[in-house]
Amino acid sequence: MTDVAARAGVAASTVSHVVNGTRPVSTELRRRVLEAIEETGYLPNRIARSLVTSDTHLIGIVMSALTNRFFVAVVAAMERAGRRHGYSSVLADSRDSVQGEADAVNALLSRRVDGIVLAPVAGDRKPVLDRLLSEEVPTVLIDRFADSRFDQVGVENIESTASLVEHLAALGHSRIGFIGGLKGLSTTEERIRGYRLGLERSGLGYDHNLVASGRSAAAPAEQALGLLLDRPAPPTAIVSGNNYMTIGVLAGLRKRGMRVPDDIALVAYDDIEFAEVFHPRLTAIAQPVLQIASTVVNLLIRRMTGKDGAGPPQATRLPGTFVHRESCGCPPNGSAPPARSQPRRHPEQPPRSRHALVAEG
Amino acid sequence: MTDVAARAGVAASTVSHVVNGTRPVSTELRRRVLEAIEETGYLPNRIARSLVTSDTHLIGIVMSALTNRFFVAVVAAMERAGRRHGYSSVLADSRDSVQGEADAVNALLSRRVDGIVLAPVAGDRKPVLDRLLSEEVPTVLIDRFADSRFDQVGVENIESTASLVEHLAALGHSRIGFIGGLKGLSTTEERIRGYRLGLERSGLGYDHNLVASGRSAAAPAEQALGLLLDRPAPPTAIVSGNNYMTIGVLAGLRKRGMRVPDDIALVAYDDIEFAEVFHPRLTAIAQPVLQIASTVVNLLIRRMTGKDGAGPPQATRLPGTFVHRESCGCPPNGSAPPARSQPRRHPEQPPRSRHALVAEG
DNA sequence: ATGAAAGCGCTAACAT
DNA sequence: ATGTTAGCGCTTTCAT
Repeated sequence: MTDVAARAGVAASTVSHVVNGTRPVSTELRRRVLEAIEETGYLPNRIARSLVTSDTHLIGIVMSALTNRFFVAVVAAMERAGRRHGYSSVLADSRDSVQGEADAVNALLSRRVDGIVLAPVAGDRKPVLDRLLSEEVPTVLIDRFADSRFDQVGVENIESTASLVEHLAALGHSRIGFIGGLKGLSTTEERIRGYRLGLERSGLGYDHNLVASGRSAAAPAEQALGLLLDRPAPPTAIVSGNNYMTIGVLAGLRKRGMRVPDDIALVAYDDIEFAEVFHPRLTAIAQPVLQIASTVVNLLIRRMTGKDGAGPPQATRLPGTFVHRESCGCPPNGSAPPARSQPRRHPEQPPRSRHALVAEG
Repeated sequence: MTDVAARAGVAASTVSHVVNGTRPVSTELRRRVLEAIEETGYLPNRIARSLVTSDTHLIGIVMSALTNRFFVAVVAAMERAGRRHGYSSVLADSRDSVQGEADAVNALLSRRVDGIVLAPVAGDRKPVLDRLLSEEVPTVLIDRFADSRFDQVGVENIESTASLVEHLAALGHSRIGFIGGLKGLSTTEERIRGYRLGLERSGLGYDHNLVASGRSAAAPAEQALGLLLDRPAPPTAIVSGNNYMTIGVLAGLRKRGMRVPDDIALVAYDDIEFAEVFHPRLTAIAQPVLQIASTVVNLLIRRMTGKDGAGPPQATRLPGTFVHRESCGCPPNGSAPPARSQPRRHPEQPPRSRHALVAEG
């Protein structure tokens, strides 16, 4: 920058002002400065800038597992939304442990990120959250609702899970099994509540023999499925609690030679990227990934810039979409499922591409 | 930091030295400093640190599409590998355009990242690459080989694609179709060369009527498939050039009511996360994601730290893994495919989990 | 409209 | 073994 100033024959502060447009500069000087910048290939040093302005235009993203499609989609969407506003994204994997989460947060804090997006791990997250609060760095919690002192954004779980159950019940199923997620996650608990709600609304009783924990992962879900199927009165339909568990369920059913939906019906929470090519195609609740991402980023930016800023923390639950296909037992172009609180759409009217199926591998 | 120094009754430089262990400090003073740090909850400001040391311990990652499973897996693995060495990762999506790539690189440069990992877009990347070179920031190119002035890491494409073709040929197929990727990507070109090599080795001639471009995405791949199937002499087996195109092929086959592998055999480049639950399960080349990631990070760190540093740029091509399942037409526990240059393994001996199927959605 | 100078929070000589 | 001091490359008063 000193170099540029010298070449243009102006003071450093003038260079700064033409770069940032922070005060009027005569056309002549501006021209000379711009020229000098061009010649030298000068690129402002944001580190130095940050030191004085004490903002970094950095958003820290702490996720438990970047291998998870849902989180990845959210990260990708946030990165884009953020960059439109001049923010870059720093990634930190919490490795699904309380310690890893604390490390990740500290790393971000010491880099002085302007804001943090955090998908809290299961476990005692109080210390980290307290820390975040005392450091006063704007933070929004994503996916899992963990602490009402923070802004939180996630999918609406109860009604949508209920709608899955009600759909199966309307199809005549009375023994509907449920494969739930990891204990201690709000998503898990809410989806179970949705399951019970759906049963209730359908006039069906709750039977704990029809519920097992798939611990949010494929392999345990496969085991959980085995448990349910080996009951004296096994379920005739299954509700899977998330994308990975659906994989486990599918694998388990295949090994047992059971066909969906002839031998057993299957519906799931989370749409799967490849759901369209499964045979039969999966009836599922799709999460509003893009909306979650943009809600998070907008909220965060409001908090960071202080504009409209304060206000009490808010929890936003975005509705999922009931994607009606055939794994529930309905015919390929069958009638719409029994209407209820969920917005419905049939895949024949192509989805506003939730997954951009593009590019190279 | 001044606060900490005051509380501990020492000079700021002493605080710095206990924090960084950069010079011996008496146990007494160290104790007092540590105590003061504890009391104040002091967190070193890496921004200020970076300004003087002129390193940020930041790695910039420029990817064309974070929605792509393969890239995501690599990013996740790099993030972990990097953080083990004290580096954080800044993400930048090039939005698959030359302009987007340039913007992304500039953003990273202006943040003074210590190194960059770049998956070059298709198109004229020369300007960006020249820029990178002149800025002298250590850079490694990933996946697509674009410029030999840089370190490059990717999968070996030719031999592995050839092995796919040879396998089909050995099964008796003589009309083997190929759905290729986007023009201008080295992966696309190499896989086509592999296809031709496989044909040649199998004593089969090249017929351009059996080759079509799926432009690296699902929808165009589905069209490309249609093209091939409508030929007077359609292929009896298909080789798909990447994961997304496989989705398109699968979708296309389903719409035509063609069954794999009875009506047509299918093998693919890129293993798919859910390949195990497809019916039939997909025979594919799996990319060595973890190895690619750790190779990239190690290389980058060597260049950044200057240790062992200089040396000419090197191109590393890591071998893929032939994952033999049933979509090729082999029986579920069939014999191994005809051996050739590729390492083989049968899924029955469980893979060193390429995809951690864990966590929550 | 422009320049001079102070200072952001650190590290690294340079002293002692 | 510890303290003092001079910057790192910017932004931002405060003068002019």
